Amino acid sequence: MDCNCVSDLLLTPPVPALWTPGIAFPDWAYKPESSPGSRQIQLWHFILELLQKEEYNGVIAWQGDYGEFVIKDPDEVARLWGIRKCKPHMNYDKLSRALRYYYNKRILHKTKGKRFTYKFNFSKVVLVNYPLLDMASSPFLLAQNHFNSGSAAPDCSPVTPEALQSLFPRLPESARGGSLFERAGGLPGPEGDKLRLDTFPFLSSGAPCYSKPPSLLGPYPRNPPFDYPWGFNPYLPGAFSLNNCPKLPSGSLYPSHFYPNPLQSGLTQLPHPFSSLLPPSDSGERGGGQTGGANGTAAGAPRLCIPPYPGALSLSRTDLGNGCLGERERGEANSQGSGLGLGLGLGLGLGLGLGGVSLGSAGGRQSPSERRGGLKQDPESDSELEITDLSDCSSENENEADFAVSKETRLSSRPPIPEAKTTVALPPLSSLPGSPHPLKSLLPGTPPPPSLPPPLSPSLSLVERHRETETLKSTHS
DNA sequence: TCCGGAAGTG
DNA sequence: CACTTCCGGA
Repeated sequence: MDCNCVSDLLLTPPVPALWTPGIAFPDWAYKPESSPGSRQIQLWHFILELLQKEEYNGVIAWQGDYGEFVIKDPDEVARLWGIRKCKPHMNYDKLSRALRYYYNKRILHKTKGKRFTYKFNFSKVVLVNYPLLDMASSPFLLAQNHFNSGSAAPDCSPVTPEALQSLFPRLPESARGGSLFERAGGLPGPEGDKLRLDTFPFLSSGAPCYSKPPSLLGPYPRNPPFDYPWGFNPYLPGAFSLNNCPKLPSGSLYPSHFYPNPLQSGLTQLPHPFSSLLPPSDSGERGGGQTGGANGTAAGAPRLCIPPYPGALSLSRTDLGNGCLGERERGEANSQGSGLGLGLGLGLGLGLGLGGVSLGSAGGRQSPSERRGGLKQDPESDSELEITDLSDCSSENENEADFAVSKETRLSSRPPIPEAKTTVALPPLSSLPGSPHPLKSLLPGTPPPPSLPPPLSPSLSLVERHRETETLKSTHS
């Protein structure tokens, strides 16, 4: 109690965190803990959160190479982390130790020579979180990676039509019932199916038909604390499968029962609640539906934006403190209705499989000035990121009221929350033609498929297309 | 600064 | 398991 660890009791919304303004990731992205209410955010996740919040740009920000970020204010980051974890005595030394702990996990690595500079290994995120992608079939994912020495990716099966369909449970009828695919020779397997890309604008980059659901965050089997508005419940059998792809027993839900991804669904097809999270079209705020319809809880009309390139996340204005934030912190973060942080998954996933898809304002509006950054050819381009858990909301308590004080003082120095209507903070990339594209390391050594468009420009068009789809969808419904 | 071992925690 | 804490070493 000493520590303002509010924990789920206070923070858990009546609906899945997925579309809760203050929470960045979908509820299913949170690893279950022994105690029901205990969810611990992971440091990398937290870092990502900070990274996407403009208001923390002065503290930590993307900089340099893709996935590279600089902790501009180590103490502050540590402090924030400490707040989140209810560890008042957290400091950069400890934080950095935790960061180092990620080295082995290949989630992060240090950018040598650059002070306080680390780099995310996004591709691993993708790999791990896209268990259903047939790595062996995807030219995009066969690339060597410095971590696994080019070993083939996880033995995941390709996305099957069934999978995709279940992945998009809310697709218009016209897009379902097999229309998503054009069955070739009646072959049931992936080999016999051709995904109708036109149905998935974000998938039609010309890339191979194999793709993974754009979810970065894998679902965790866990009893659903809520009902999913759109009828999809990731916790239900057949809903999802995380990380178990490789070992799915025969007869398991996979692949015939692919696991729909609420994230994807919401962003691409579902009218809500995600649609309400999508950034307003350039033409303006999407009228009215700010609550995302019936289940809309995203009252603040949070925006979800998919970054211009894989790995880019966009939690837009999410609340960084889900567990232990002090009132101040919380209010600050929530005051204007924050966005959901689902962009990461989408960005990564789409980008990975499609050469980059971006949605939302992030896709087209990032000012060039934000996209600069020291270009540097990282010799050890990343590869896998073993993200196995996305949790949040520390339930720890630990007492200590220390930081309440320091926070108070420091907060004042923090940049005021800007209009920040959006997005952000992604590693500079869209504007870095010379910068190694994140996908690069994932792509085969040989030139990408001719159909694969340049890494960046397509993103925009896809964004647009996505928007159109979105718009149509909303109109439709 | 940064690193990584080691022990401890929940 | 994912850190946290402490620490000696470079």
